[in-house]
Amino acid sequence: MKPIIAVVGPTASGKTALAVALAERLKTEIISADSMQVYRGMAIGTGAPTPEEQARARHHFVGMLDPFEQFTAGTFGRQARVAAAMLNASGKPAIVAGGSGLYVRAFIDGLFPGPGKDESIRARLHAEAEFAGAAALYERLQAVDPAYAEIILPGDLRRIVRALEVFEITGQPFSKLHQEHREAEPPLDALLVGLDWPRDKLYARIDARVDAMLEAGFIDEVRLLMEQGYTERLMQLRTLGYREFAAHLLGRQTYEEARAAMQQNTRRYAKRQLTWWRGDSRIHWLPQSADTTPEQRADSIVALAGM
RNA sequence: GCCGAGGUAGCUCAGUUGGUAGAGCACUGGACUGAAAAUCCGGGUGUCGGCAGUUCGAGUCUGCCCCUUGGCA
Repeated sequence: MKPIIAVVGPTASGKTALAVALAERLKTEIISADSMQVYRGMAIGTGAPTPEEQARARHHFVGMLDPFEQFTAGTFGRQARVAAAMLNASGKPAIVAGGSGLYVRAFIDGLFPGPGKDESIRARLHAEAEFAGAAALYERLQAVDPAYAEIILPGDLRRIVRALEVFEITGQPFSKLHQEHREAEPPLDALLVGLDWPRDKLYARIDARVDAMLEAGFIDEVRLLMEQGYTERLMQLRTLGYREFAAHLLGRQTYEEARAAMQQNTRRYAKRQLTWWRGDSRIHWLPQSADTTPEQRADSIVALAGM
């Protein structure tokens, strides 16, 4: 029996409903690996588990932070491992469900024990990039960590800054720390299950889910966040849906434009999620269709896990 | 009905003096270890409305037809 069952898949693939059904069967709790559902006041637009779903199974890492607070994959990975260990200690498996690939990886594989982010270093490096161009920073990365420079692309400023930040703090190349961690620390023992929909069915589910969010009062949710002063935060996060409807509420686009953009950007996000997981050979992909229920899916996974 | 404008990629359009077509968006493939619903990179997918004519060669010139659209009736 596996101590961890991780349910992954693109947005709108039914991870939450499946996780709840699984948790009920196994009498355990759910660890949400979702970088946006951790925030309060964003339940509708992030498709967070409903109060009813949370009553059926306890969810960790949902609605626990103010949108102004910073959260990172590293923090999540550490805290989630603690939560899973506590469940395992009382004889329960941990159900992990989430769409944030990096969060799932931080949990299962762990991140190297290097430094977290340093806002002042990042601000300085971004200012440098503004002044001298991203290419100048990329050249510096080539000098201090040629192996990593080879992996990322010269235009990927975010990763260039991160790697230089790690080098400044530790004096070690990013790729070396990464490599050492992989060799030193094995991944957690987990059953990885992927929800696999035909592309057209998945896109139809995404479009329908956006409309369901709008009917559930998504615009009011965005308006309330803006009234509370989170406008820039929402725009800075560029969070799916919130960005589009914040722009709508600011008069920059019509309702229909915002709705269409939210659906399109969500479809693109789903595509990126699929790319992330397609390369992971540990995942058992379960073909999905509309005529199976979350309960039936949960039963087949319980069987797969040998529990 | 008459006059004008236009039919080229899924959409909006570009296309010199005739040399079998290309931009943006859409779509799609990929990368990715502390901002990750973020960030970055690659890929042109086509009866050029139809049929004939001129020509070595037609998206391009000519004729007829079909369709869309604006104006006048």
